[in-house]
Amino acid sequence: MKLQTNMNNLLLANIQKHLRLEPAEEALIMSAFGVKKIRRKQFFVHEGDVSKYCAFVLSGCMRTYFVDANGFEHILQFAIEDWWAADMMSFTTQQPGKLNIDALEPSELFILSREKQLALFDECPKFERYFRIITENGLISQQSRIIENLSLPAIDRYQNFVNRYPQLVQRLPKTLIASYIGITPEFLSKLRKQLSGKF
Amino acid sequence: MKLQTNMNNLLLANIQKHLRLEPAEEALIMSAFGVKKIRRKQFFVHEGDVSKYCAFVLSGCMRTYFVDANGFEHILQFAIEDWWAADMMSFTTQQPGKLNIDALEPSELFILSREKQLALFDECPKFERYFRIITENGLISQQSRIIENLSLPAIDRYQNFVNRYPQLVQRLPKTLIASYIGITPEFLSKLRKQLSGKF
DNA sequence: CGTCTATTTGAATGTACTCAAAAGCGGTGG
DNA sequence: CCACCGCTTTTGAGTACATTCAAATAGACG
Repeated sequence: MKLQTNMNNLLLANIQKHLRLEPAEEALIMSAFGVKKIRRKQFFVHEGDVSKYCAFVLSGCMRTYFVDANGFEHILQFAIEDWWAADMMSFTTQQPGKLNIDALEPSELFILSREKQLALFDECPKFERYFRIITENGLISQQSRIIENLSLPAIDRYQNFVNRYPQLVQRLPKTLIASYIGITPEFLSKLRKQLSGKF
Repeated sequence: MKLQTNMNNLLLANIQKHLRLEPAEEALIMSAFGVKKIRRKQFFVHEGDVSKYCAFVLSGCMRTYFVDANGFEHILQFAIEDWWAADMMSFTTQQPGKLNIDALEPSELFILSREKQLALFDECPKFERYFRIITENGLISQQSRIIENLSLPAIDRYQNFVNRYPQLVQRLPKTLIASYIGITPEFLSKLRKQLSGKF
């Protein structure tokens, strides 16, 4: 099966937001990826396993989460089309991970093994640059999230989420958003009532 | 003033934990850095400013924090010797930042401008690889912190902090540790009492 | 229409915060 | 060596934010 190698290709388009690629580089990069279709509720990564692959989401929606000692799920990240999803710890160290990644909607992924990723870093410095940049951006957004969690009450965290990811608010059940911002679904419901009250 | 270029150099030693450098590369890298001494309580980065520099700590201890709307400080990171300190958002985007970085102890820094960093990425791919790797590691540790904040009560977060950074617990006032784990100093004091109670 | 899941409601509880004040601790000067 | 100052840590009472648990209600889908 031949992969797209032009600008219809969401991944190459994403990379070219950050730097310019030669056609040969595009082909080299794409040859390292595989395609994976995944049904709703299916797992891409299971806790305890070593994450052999990271994934770039072409369509659908994936969710990365942690299950705590009491069985509660805490969502670390949603990934819709044009986003990356991975258990970074397990993927970079190739140690067993603590995170789960599953599909909230039927999804289509470009997947890349750690092995091929490292080879590609050697063969194509621009690809390593791309990862340096998206990792920087990821770090920055995680830092904002830590700051928000430390400094804002739940109601403000919810409003920020709504402002930042309006698409997700429509698309996802509220209970998942509650899990992302770190509160119970019941409490989120109460907050939403408050908000609707003071139009 | 000539900089050290051998393994007595903490920065080069740090880089060589991740990859091997040629002598020429070592010299090239070191030539991009400046040295800065900073007194206790002095600022390295002020909120509202553009972070021209990031810093590698040679000695002392720096603290990166955010001041919220009510004037409370929330510590994002401590950086002792052999750690990096930066307002990543401001440094990478060269936009005004929201973070402050000051010295908790008199400190000595290697500083690197964004300009020289980007030039060095072009001239020396290994240096970009080094940053790709430490950024990956940074991202991973921020993710663990988010998960902890979402899933653990304050007392467990404190115990994890003590286990993970025993040096810092001795070295820093408890009130700063409270700020890092996201609680008030008064409440931390109560938790510590609990812990000492059940020897 | 019935079933499954998501959302809302309410009462009781717990975790962490606020504010005020006291106690401890380290350094400095007399 | 003691007294005092500034800063950190502790204590306690009252309060607020968020959770738990149980149950009712609403929505989506076959």
